[in-house]
Amino acid sequence: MSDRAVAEGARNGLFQQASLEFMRYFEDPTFMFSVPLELGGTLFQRKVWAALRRIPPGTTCSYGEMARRLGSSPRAVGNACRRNPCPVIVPCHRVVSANGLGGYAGATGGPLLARKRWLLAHEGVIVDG
DNA sequence: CAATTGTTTCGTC
DNA sequence: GACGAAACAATTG
Repeated sequence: MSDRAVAEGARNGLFQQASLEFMRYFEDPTFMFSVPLELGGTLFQRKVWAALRRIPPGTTCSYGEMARRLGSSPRAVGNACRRNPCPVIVPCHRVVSANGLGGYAGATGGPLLARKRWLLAHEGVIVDG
């Protein structure tokens, strides 16, 4: 986020909206975020993130499906997901690998993966692993 | 198990 | 800046 955006966000009460939506999401997994985000990044990354935001809660998508939807390759999709600037709001946790769980926030194991599983479980998704 | 894929990143010129 | 090589949260043969 640019400094200017931060100042503007504060002025417009976007922080308040964001935290409100966070609380709503934690109470109700079917809630979908509507806060306007400042997604920089390359064109491809924004395409991937936009696609992520269209995944309904409680549903998962494989990297392969995303790749086909975007006319790209699974590896590239994973790359873009990894650079997701806003985890949770942009639900990169709804993207799983074909034979496992995939990764989260740059990690393929450890506590971050646990967080991903927690989020999915919160939405009623059971993952094998 | 190896080959392959698209995209980003890093090192060099 | 431009260019080539390596790396990556995977999938397919």
